[in-house]
Amino acid sequence: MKESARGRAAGAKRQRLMRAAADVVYRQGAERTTIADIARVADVPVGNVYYYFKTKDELVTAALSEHARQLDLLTSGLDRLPDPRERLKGLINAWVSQRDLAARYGCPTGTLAVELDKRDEGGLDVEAGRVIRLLLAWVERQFHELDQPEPDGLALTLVSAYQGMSLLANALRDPGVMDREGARLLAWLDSLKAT
Amino acid sequence: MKESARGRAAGAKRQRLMRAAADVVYRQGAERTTIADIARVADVPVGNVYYYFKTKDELVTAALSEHARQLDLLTSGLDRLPDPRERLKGLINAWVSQRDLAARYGCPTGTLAVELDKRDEGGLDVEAGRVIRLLLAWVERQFHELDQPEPDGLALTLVSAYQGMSLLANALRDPGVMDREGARLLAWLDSLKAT
DNA sequence: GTCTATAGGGTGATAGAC
DNA sequence: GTCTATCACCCTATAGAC
Repeated sequence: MKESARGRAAGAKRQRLMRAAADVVYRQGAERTTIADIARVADVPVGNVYYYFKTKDELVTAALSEHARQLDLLTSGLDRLPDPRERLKGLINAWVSQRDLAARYGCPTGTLAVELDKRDEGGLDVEAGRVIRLLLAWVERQFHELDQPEPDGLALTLVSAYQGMSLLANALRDPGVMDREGARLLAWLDSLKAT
Repeated sequence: MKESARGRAAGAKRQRLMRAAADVVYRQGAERTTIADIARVADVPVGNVYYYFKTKDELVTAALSEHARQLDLLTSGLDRLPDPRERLKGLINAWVSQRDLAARYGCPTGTLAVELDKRDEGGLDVEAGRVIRLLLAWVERQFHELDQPEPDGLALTLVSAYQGMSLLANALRDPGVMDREGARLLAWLDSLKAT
């Protein structure tokens, strides 16, 4: 039980570090975040971090998969709704409900992707793109079930709108942007004719 | 002539530093960019930079106003077109024509705003927001001239769409996103009924 | 497994010669 | 006004005690 814990539950400390990394990196950005910052929030001694993650980049990767996990949690819940259109509306409502966080820090995945895309080493940028692709794929599936033509194009438009409104809400420090654009997206969904 | 040069032309070296800052910060991000990086591109000795800019933050501010200048150049050109709708289409076409840069580095102002918004000191985040507000104001003016109801909401939607498509093109490393979403925006503009 | 101490490298900024 | 040399600091990562 002692040694199998690592593989299964990934260890309590390791998990605390992952969550702290996701949280602190989201608020401060990857570059400004130090190992010490994450260690403090996770309540783990600084030097001990390297027992669980060999490099800082591994911690950023961990933060990214933590966000992927959150996304999976959200979409799994929405999948219980019978109507694809209602699932998409649920997604939009979830975004709008995060308006205050978005106005202060933007979209967790989007802002991290922006930052990591400015590197040319390490390939962490690809990881960030992967999480966004997960979201795109789920959205596309809903449009497909709605028998919409070009579900991939519609998914691109919807996710793009989300990233845009998050960025503007953040840059203008105005949560109201999320409300206004969210409402517009809901109306847009309703305007798509059923088949 | 020797001493007045500083005030008028702002000095050749100072200008080279501003442009280098805008360029390097756009590609590497503000945090990863060192004074030495900028100095090298501007062809100015490292220690000499501090004669023109007392801190690194002042250089980032300079980069921001350089972007504001570029924006002003673009909109001033478009203002020569007689029809507001054509001006907006010109703006969108300008965005699409930058698709390869967008796919690699995103929108210059947007990505910088995302990064600076993760700070809580210095107030540089407000500066970044200001440049975006300039763009919003110009777009809103066009919708107003088109006698559209709620020109501010339409401006928010258009700029938001631009930021979103730039971010996705960047995260997916796919310039095609700019083409697809750009075409959609052009069609959307045409669908707005005249008055 | 856990933690402390510290090495090693790089960055922003300054002092002062020219 | 221009530039070189250098300081002081902070951060990642490691070595090794417990």
